[in-house]
Amino acid sequence: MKIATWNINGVKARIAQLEGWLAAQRPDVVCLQEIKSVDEGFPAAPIEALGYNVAVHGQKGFNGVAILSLRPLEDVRRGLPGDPTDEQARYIEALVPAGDRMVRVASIYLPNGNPIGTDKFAYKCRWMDRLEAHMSELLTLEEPLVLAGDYNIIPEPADAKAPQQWSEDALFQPESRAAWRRYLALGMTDAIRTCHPEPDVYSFWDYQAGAWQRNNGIRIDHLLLSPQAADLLVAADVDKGPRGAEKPSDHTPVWIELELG
DNA sequence: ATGGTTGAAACTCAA
Repeated sequence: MKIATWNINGVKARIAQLEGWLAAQRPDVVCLQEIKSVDEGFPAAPIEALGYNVAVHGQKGFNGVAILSLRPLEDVRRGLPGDPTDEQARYIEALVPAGDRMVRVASIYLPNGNPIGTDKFAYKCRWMDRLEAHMSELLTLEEPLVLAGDYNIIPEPADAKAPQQWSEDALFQPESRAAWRRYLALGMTDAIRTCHPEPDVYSFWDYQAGAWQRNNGIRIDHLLLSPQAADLLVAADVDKGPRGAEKPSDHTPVWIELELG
């Protein structure tokens, strides 16, 4: 079973690339972030025509997440628990049947948090705490669980071509990196790093200053696995193809393969 | 040296 995550940076601007990529790769489940669309504006028809079920948690103008699945989506939950006043669409979760088992999948768009020292960074910190609390809850279920998305966290210096460039950035602050370590301490596995200990594994390249051409990337799109999911992990990788295409998102898909019917 | 780009929406913000 192949599960992918892709910050698509506007689903309406990227629908042709998304269709082509779905048709070529046929992932069982796809977690999208930054769809920048309300639910009614999401281009579900061409995606459903490829055999995918669609669950959307959208918002006008920015943010927005979705899950696409070749299998049914059950028990869909929209919004990260822990703050009923939070209006930003950054979390959607669903149960997906996999043979005689189930896997729970979430599409996560963790706040960017820039610039540091503002309420945006404070919001990021609160959101990271809420995610940890929800992760703790989900882990008590002791089921295969995949929390996939744009975490807006550079976990280690090795996850950036030029880490010094990010020293004042919210993505590489001690608070962000500490939250990441807490997620791992709860028992979650970083799927990409587990399969790829080598340097220069990135998922995002800025549009500006020729970042893609210089491979000046960062690794911020992650799939965190519960122990029950990690036991099923057979492969994980970054698909750099879409980032090199015409009119790309600034992120490229990352994916895992689980040994699941 | 403080540039450079993109999407959504609207006379600018978020990334």
